[in-house]
Parts: sequence; structure tokens; C-alpha cells
Amino acid sequence: MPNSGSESVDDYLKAILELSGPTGGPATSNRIAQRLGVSAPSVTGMLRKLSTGNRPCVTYQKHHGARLTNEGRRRALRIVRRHRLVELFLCEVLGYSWDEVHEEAERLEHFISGKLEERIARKLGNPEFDPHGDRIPSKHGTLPKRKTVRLSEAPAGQTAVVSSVSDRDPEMLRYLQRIGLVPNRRLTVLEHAPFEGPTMVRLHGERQSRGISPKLARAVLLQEI
Amino acid sequence: MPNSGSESVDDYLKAILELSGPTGGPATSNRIAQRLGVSAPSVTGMLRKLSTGNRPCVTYQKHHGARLTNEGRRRALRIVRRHRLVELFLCEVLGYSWDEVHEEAERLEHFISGKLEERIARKLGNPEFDPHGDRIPSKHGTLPKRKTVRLSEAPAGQTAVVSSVSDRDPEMLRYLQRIGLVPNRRLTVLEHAPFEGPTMVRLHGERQSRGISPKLARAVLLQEI
DNA sequence: ATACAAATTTAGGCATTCCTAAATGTTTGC
DNA sequence: GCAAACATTTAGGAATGCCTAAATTTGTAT
Ligand SMILES: [Mn+2]
Ligand SMILES: [Mn+2]
Ligand SMILES: [Mn+2]
Ligand SMILES: [Mn+2]
Repeated sequence: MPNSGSESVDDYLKAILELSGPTGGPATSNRIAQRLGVSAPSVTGMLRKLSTGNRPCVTYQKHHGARLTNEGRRRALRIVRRHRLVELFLCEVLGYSWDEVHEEAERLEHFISGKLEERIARKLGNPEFDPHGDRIPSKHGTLPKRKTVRLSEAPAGQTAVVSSVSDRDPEMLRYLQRIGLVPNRRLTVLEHAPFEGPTMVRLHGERQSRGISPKLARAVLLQEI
Repeated sequence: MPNSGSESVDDYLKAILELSGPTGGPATSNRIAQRLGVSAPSVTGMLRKLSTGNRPCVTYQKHHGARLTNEGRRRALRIVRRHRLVELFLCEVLGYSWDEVHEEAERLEHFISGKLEERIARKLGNPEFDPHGDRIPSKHGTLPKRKTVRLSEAPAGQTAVVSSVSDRDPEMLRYLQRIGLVPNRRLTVLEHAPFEGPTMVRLHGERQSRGISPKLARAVLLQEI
């Protein structure tokens, strides 16, 4: 079976994809362990397994982290596609709110057949973005990368549009929704207050400026307009 | 964790529920093994496990099969509810045909959260029947039993309505659909031809009578009108 | 250059769930 | 009532994927 892959394997590949970032640098054991909530030795074992076989999913050098192979990247993107399609489907078709969908998708992503993936995508009109503003990889495994910057690192004075927000913390999502810091919202970055202070922003269409905690500001990606 | 239950456990409980039939008699190891496609020793091991713990799901006496406890029945019915809701959802919302849904539901049934179950049921208007005519257990785990008889055992001369059809063989389902032998269809049983011959029926609204193979006739349940 | 701290791997185990081969219990035909 | 036929359990073991404790390696800071 050249095409197996368990729930665990899926999650490791996805974690490596996300930790590699836009650069495609190696993901270290500890980062993977932290993200997946497993011990570091478990990661070592899995990396060894993923890097062997006739179609390895990662290249792995002891003590120097893991990178996805083309095969691994293809698989990871397929899971990400399913994850984001499921999230949007739950919102659009079943009335979920955007803070409820990530947890559900994290489970379901592993059990969506190719046929179901296709039907969901068709039902949604082959969408390009999930509810949090993240791009949905194409059915062929391509994912155009956007030039984005974290709100926490955007230069003061810049006017930009919210590209996406992190989807992992429901409470955070509810707060972002409440203050209107959602994908496609325009805003101007006023300043980053010193000593780990808030990032001050003005959401377009509102009079008052608003302070965003560093933690929140790191969870919001902006795109130039 | 009193409320765990893996995919495997789910499938064993469901198998025991279905093999017990309306009488609630014990399900034997070999029948369970055959239905789940595992070896008999695997079943013995699982039954031993399921029958112990602080909230056993089955009662089990060596060499004499297993019965569900109330707890086990509750769990099994929850899986059956999810299975049938998923089947109907795939048909109604995602355009699946009735021969495609069983396989997909067999996988997904294990990963539907209570919340998702609820949303699906609501979207479908709290339906009572799945696409093959089987009753969907209520959210509270009740399943009214219908008085049915297999077409293969219905008395000649009886006029009845198709109650449900077995959903496990896609090819069979496509054939049944093609000839119109579907839930709610009325028909009259003409005779059972000897030597394992066909059951002759007349579907109401058709002129010609039709021969149904014993195998097919065993897969169709009738209800008196 | 070296010693320490941090990151990572190795060693040894546990839980699940499955398997085959062998032993044992149950049922049935005579 | 008994032996063969059949059903079921026991014994022993494999694959996954996880863990903790104990090495080991790496990189940094004197
Ligand atoms: Mn998500
Ligand atoms: Mn996942
Ligand atoms: Mn089914
Ligand atoms: Mn199943």
C-alpha cells in the first residue's frame, strides 16, 4: 500500500508543513512535539518512520529536523484542503460559527474520502478561502502564497486589510469577531506601544482607535492593499 | 474516562446489536467475526474486554456468545443513529445516490460529535428514516421496532409495502432501484418458486410480474399495509 | 578550547487491535 | 453414550503510536 497514512501520520505531516513556514526550512522535533501535544521521543520515532520506506514523506537528519518531500507536501496539502473545506462547509451549510469549526475539522479531515471532498467543494462553489481567511489548497495540491505580515510586526502608519486570523483559540475568535477584526476588514496600524504594550489600530469605519494585545496581534495576518 | 470507545469498539457493539435481532438473543463469536471481517480469536479478546470494567457494554459467557447491556445498547444505537443520519445527509445535501452512502457512513459514523449529529438532524428536519428505509434511532436512544417480514418469507398472496432494503451491496441497490423495489413501494407476493427459485412479485403500477432471486428476496423487508 | 545547558535520540515499556496455530469445549449423529 | 465435527478460546506474536528515564549530541558562553 503506497497510499496509506493514518490519522497520526496526517497530523505530523500537517505540523511539519505549518512549522516549515513559507521558507520551507526544517521543523525541529521539539516544535513538532509541542504543536501535536506528544513527547519529543514520539516525534523522533515517527520522523524515522516517515523518512524511510519506498516513498518517504520527509527527509530527516538526526538532530537537524525534518523537511517534507514532494510526496509529503502533497499529502499534507490534501489534509489541509480537507480541513479548510470542512470548516467552511460547517459554517455555510450547518450553521456553525467560526470559533466552533476548527476542533471539528481537526478530527474530520482524516476521514473525508476523495469523493466527499469533491462533493463538499462543489456544494460550496469551489471556494478559495476558509472562514478564517486561509487559502484552501487546490484539488491538485497547489497553494499560492500570499505576502502577509503579522499585525504585531506591521509598520506603524500602514493601512492594510486583514488577511487571516489564527483559528485555534475559540475564545480569541469570539473576541476578534466582536471587535470586527475579521478577514477583509481594512485598518490602519497606529503604533506599537513599548514594553510589550498593545498595538494600536483604527478599524476603518470606526471612530475610536483600539488596543490589541501582543498575543492577539501575533494571531492576525495583514495584507497590503 | 467512562465515555471512551474506539472505532473498533463501536463496530463490535453495532455488530452485536444487529446480530441479536429483534429477540435480543446472544451473538456468537463466529458471526461477529464474519460480519466484521476479523478472526474469531480477535472477537474473543474484544468480548472479554467489553464485558469487564466498571461499565461493561456486553455480558459474555465463554462459548455462549455476547449480549449488549443497557449501556452497550445505548452506545450501539448512538452509532446507528449517526450512521443513518450521515447516509441521509449525503443523499439529501450532497447529491449522493443511495448505493454510495453506506461505505462513507461506515467510516464517518465514528467521528461525528454530538453537536454535529444535532446539526445534521436539524438540517434534515429530524428525519425518521434513512435512504434505505431503516428507522433512525432517536436522540435519546429509542428505536421503535416495526413488524416486518423478509420478502423471501412472506406468504404468497400477501400484499404489502417495502419497508427497507439491505444497504451493504451497492450493486444490489442499483438493481433494486432500477426495478423499482424501493421503500414504500407496494407489491403483491405471487409465489415462491421451488428449488431455491425466484420469488415472483407484482409491483403495483406495473403490468408484468417479476422474479426476485432468493438472495435479493432475503435483502428486502416488507410491512403489512 | 571547554564545560554547561538545551535539544534530541536511544532504551525499555505499555495499550490497542489484529493475526495464526494449537488446544479445548460443545453439539450432534450414530 | 461417544466420537467426530464444529465452535470457541488460549498462546504467542506483530504493528502502531504513545510514554518516561537515561544517554548523547549540539551549540553557546566563558
Ligand atoms: Mn482550522
Ligand atoms: Mn487532525
Ligand atoms: Mn448503512
Ligand atoms: Mn463503522
